[in-house]
Amino acid sequence: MNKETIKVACSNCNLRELCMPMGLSAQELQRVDELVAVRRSVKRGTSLFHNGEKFTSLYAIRTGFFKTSVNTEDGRDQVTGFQMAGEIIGLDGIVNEQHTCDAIALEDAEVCVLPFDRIEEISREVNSLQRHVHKIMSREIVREHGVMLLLGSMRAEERLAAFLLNLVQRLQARGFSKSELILRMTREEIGSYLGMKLETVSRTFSKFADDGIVEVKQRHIHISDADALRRIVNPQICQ
Amino acid sequence: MNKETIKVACSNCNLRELCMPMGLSAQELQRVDELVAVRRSVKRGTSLFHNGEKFTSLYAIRTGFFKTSVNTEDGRDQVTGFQMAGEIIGLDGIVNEQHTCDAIALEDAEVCVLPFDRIEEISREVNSLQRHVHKIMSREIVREHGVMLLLGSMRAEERLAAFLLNLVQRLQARGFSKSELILRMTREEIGSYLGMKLETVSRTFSKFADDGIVEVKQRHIHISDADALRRIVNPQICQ
DNA sequence: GCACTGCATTGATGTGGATCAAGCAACAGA
DNA sequence: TCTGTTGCTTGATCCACATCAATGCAGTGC
Repeated sequence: MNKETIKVACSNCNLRELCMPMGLSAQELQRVDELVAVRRSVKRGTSLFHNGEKFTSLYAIRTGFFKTSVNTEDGRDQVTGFQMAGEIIGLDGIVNEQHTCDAIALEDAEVCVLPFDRIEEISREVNSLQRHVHKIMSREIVREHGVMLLLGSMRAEERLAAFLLNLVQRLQARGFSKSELILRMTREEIGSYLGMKLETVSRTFSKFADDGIVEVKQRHIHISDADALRRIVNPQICQ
Repeated sequence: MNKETIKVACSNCNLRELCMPMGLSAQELQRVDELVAVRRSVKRGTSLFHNGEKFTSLYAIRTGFFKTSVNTEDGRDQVTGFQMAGEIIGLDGIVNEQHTCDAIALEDAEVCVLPFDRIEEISREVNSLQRHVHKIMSREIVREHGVMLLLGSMRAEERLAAFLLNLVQRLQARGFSKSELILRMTREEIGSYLGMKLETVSRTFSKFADDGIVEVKQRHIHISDADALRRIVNPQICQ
């Protein structure tokens, strides 16, 4: 809950191309710089926001890694996503002006706080920001369609393969290796996201390792055969 | 694909309170009336839009009932939602300017076509419309969180119970009975949405009927004991 | 060094729902 | 009225994954 008050600007942020629209004029960029109120650092294991909390802002992740999860009154828990640098979280809170899920940092993290009324105000003036906000929300809807497909119609191996491919693809877009990754979440959290038990996650990792598709050392994953993963997800297409 | 060119106005539409923001001034209402380009009627079994089609507009359902579904190249298919009068569909298309799912009418339907650039233009001027658009998208994100919870952590009976409760609740909000409903979709479509096979859907209906919770005659459903359904969804809470 | 804790792996066994298969009800068209 | 078609129900069997349980291993604090 540590709030820092470093005043910062998007205009010279190296993650700008992930968070912000492209091709802004100097004048527009100046307006957009007013979006970020402050930065806030979130320690590993603590929450950025939680279910029931009043919604005021969206958050752009600068560093670190989050999970979001919904939980029912009767103790069920479902991880709805894992978010990394450059991604926006908090969209769930807009509709009822309060958050409906928890966002927990899986490693020490830093976020830019974007007060939502300021987003609305500036996006009335800067058309490309308006369009950008709409796209971010639409992208989240489409992502969730993909998760529904995964949960509704894939088997355990397909789910884990799709999960790994999605993770490395996003990491690669951020300049990391396309074959090497460190999982920031536990087997149980992966299982919750993928609708399977932690034992099944572990067994499936072991199966992939036996088949020479990945090397697994705890949370260190090396993907030796990405095509094999693609074939698992898409049996027909990739022969 | 029958396009009609009846010019219509939101201001005297009886579904306004479902589609549109509340508390508009006369002047704002006039602006909002410009949102609807035309109405379009969609015959049962035909598509309003389909995967890959260029995105231009959102659609407000006036009458009828739709399903949306995503499909992979290798023939998998997942129903992502069922939509009824007053609901907005097409949000998936914004991010890449093309639709990523199919919308199929499950009965003869009529929709209002809302060109998206016009939505953006008017929502720059009418703040409550801007806020409304954001809320609609956020609501869809939250709904999908609920579906993920259902698909990831509920068992067959819980899924069907949650599905029925959700349907009647939405129908009731539209002035229909809270205990009587006619399903517009097949067992297979319900199964696809809920991540189970049509036989399991059928068996679960039969189980509910045996337990005296519902009466089932094909697609005619009478809910005799809604509390029992709630207990099934929420074992802990409802004793 | 050792004890403790949290996470991961692996084996044995159980089960919810899938699959396979048959028959039946509703409906549209001739 | 008959007849083909589509969707629904129900039974028998199977299997993917859950569950239960034990062990291992890395990190942390004493």
